[in-house]
Amino acid sequence: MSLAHAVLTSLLEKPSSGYDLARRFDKSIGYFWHATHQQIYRELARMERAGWIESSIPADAGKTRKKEYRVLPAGRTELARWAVQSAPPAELRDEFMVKLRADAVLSEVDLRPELARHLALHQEKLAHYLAIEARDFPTTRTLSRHARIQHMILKKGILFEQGSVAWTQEMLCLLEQLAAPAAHP
Amino acid sequence: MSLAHAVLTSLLEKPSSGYDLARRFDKSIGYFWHATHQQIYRELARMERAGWIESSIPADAGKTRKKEYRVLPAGRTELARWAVQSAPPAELRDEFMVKLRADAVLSEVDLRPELARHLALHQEKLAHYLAIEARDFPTTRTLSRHARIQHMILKKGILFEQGSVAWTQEMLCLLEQLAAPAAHP
DNA sequence: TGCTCCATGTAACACGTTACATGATTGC
DNA sequence: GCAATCATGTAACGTGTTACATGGAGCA
Repeated sequence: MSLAHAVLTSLLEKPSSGYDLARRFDKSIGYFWHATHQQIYRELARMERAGWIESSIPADAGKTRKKEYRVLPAGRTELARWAVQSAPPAELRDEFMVKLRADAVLSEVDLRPELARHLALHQEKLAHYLAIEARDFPTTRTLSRHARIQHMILKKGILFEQGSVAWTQEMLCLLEQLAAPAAHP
Repeated sequence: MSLAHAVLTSLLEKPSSGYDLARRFDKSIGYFWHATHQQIYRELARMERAGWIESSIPADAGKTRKKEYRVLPAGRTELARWAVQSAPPAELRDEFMVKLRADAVLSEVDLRPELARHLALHQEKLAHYLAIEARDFPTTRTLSRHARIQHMILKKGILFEQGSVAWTQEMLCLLEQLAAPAAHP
C-alpha cells in the first residue's frame, strides 16, 4: 500500500484537491510512482474513512465541487511508520526485454523502429530532467536538507534515463549489424 | 497482457511444466518480469483455453500430476504480433523514492539502515549478473544472433544495478553528512 | 514417522487500467 | 453557442499478491 503514502507525502507538501494532486503527481512523485486520477480519488476516499486525512471546501471553490484535503496527525504518524519499514529495493520491470527475448527465439520480427522510438523518448525525458535540475538546483552547496534530498531523487531519474539512452543506442547498433552482416560492397 | 507473452517465449525456448516455468522465471525472464507460480498457472490455463498452447503428460511424469506445455502455431503467431506492437518504454517505479520524499518533508525518520541494506542487495545482484556474464559470454565476437541478444538483455540488468549501487552510495553519503554536520572535533 | 521438495491448484483481496458519466467555469 | 478545462466520481475488468489446500516422492 504505497500509493496512499505517496499521496500523504504530496498532501503534506501542499494540501490540495484530488484534481490538483493528480496533476502534480504527473510531474513530481509521478516520475517514480505513476497514478491515474481514478486511483487517487479512490485512495483519498479510503484515507478519509481511515481518519488519515480530512477534507473541507476551500475559499476559492465557488460553485464547484472542489474539495481540499489536509493530513491529520494519524496520517502523519502512519507515514512515518511506513517510511522506516523495511521493503525490497525496486526491481526492473521492462516489457521490452521480454520482446527482445521473443525476437531472439522467433528471429522474424524487426524491433528497430520501436527501439528508435524508445531512444527518442528516453532522450526527451533526460533533457526534461536536466532542465529541471538546471532550474531548481543550480548549485550543490548551501542548499537545505529538503532541497538536497529532492536533488538526489531527481538524480536517480537522470541516472536511469542516461542508462536507458546508452543501452538503447548500443542495442540499436547491434540490431543494425545483425540485419546487415558484411555490408561493404 | 505481457505475462502471457513472457510465458510463451519461455515455452518456445523449452517446453516445460508450470512448476519448472515458475522456477526458470525466477532466474531468467524473471529478472525483468517477475511472476509468482499462481500467476503462471492461471496464465497457462487461460492460454490453453485460448488455443495458444497445449499440454500433455510427459514420459517422466510417473504417478505425479506433472503436465508439459508446448506452444501451438496460434501462440507463436500471437507472440510475433505482440512483439512488434508499439508500447511505452519502461518507467521507473521506486517505492524508496517516495520514502525519501516523505523523509524530506517529515525529517524525523532515519533511512540510512534501509539504504545500507539496499546497497548490499544491489551489490549482490550485480555480482550475480557479472558472474553469469563471465560464465555465458566470455567473448563478444563470433556469437550467434540469439546469444548476442541475450547478452544485451543481461547488460541492461548490469547497467541498472551499477546505477543503483552508485546512486545508493551517494545517497548514503549525503544522509551521513546531513546527520552529522561539522563533525570535526 | 515426519520432513522437504515436487507439482498443481482455489479463493480472496489489493492494486492498476479503461471507459464512461456529470456538471460547472472559462475563453473564443 | 461551443469547446476546452476544471473537478469528481462509478463500473467493470485485468493483473499481482497472499494465504491456504492437496497429495505424491524421496529420504533419514
